[in-house]
Amino acid sequence: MRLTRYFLPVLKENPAEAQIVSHRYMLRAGMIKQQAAGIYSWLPLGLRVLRRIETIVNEEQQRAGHIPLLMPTLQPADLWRESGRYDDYGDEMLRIKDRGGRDLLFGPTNEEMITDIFRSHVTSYKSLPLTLYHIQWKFRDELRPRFGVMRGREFLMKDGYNFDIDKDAALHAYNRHMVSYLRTYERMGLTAIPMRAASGPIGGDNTHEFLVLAATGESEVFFDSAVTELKLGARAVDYDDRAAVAAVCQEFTTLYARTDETHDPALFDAIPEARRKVARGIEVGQIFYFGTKYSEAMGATVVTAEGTRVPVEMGSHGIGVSRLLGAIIEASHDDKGIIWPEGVTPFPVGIVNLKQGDAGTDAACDGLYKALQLLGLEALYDDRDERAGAKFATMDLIGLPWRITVGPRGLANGVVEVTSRRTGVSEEMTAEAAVAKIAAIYDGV
RNA sequence: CGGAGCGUAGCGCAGUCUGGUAGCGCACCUGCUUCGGGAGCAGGGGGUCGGAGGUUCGAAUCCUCUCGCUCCGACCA
Repeated sequence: MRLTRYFLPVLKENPAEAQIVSHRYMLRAGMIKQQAAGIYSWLPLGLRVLRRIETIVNEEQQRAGHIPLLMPTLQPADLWRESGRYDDYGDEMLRIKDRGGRDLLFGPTNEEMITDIFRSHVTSYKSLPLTLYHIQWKFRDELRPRFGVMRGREFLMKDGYNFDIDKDAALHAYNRHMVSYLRTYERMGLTAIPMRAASGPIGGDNTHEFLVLAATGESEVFFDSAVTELKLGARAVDYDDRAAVAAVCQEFTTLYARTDETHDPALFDAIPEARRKVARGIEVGQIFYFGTKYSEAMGATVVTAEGTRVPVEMGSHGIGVSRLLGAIIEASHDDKGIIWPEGVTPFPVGIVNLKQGDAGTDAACDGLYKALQLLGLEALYDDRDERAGAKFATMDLIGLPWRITVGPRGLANGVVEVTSRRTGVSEEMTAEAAVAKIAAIYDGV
């Protein structure tokens, strides 16, 4: 993408309403525009990152055997009356009437609707296990939206629901989600720690939240610092192997890690003092096992091998997709701007032409751009007639992890410069070598 | 929902106390010079001050109502 043909409304100054760094940088980098309290338009750069995150979530869910579908944003109230939550949910639920006076609501979550789909079509244990998910906009009419996309009223969430024949199978689904989530967050360059949590209005006993450590996090967290060293890495986990999946969960949940909701000072004090950490965290996901709460209320049953009819065992699992943008920025930035991890960056690399209009640099930039494009890497080429400083400042702000700088001085020696946004380290090399280096970095990302 | 604050040009702000018909920086447009870390000079365009009502000869400024936004708290992916 050539910057002169793109839509990237960057701001030089900090918008007054933005209090935390991710909100400030998302506004300044032209990623979002607020339309109302807690409601945002996603501008082209923000949308690219959002789609990258969605892609990773989709890939990891499908790798775990979970099946995508798409449910509507508007739901009939009657489904929620069946579960009893129409009255329980309170003012956070946005309620709407259609022209016929029928009660609708903008879905804050989808347990009722997915259960309705399930009971309409599944009647036998032979159809199980089944896990369905979607990535869809939710609306929760928060008392106090804040921090940009971190606590919006409208937000994009991946929510998944497992249906299993018995509790053991449902707990395997729970564990499978935990492992898939660990992999998902790692691909985004995040360390998200599963922590024992309280269940809230969804209900159920087994639940973990995934927390990204950040000073601006909304939750106070208590943990053994050794948990931050745990990495799933590239290891292969067979999602159908209950023992193998459970072993990974065991590894990641044995060390003490809890939010303030479930914090136990006695257990905490048993950790060696040097490893005892109190910090703040951003919740980027949560998994629940809740058994037959919804299936019983809504008559979602299956016939077993023995011919009896039993309510199906369920759980639900969520990832805050739009919130992740904020969480990633909180975890990865400096005083110049965002530093995107390669996994979610809106463009893999930026090209800065230091002397726009110079035949040599223009040709070299065009060549780099096309060579990268042939390898499936779409660079953001800053072809504006701006001075070097302005171009560097823009690139630093929007946070592309790699930058290729092309100037007459380097070209005279046959080289361009490749710079890491994270480390600031620059290396000079030929244009061909620069393309090869970028391609190697993104191989497999 | 309790407490606090703010709405003046695309963005950041001054002007409001002490009414006299709107200003600065950035951005934008034109020209010249500049050109490896947000350039300089000159010229130019853009707002009737969130909205409604009131007081007054006169309201961004005073009064009333209203809408919106932000922050702290309680609640939350």
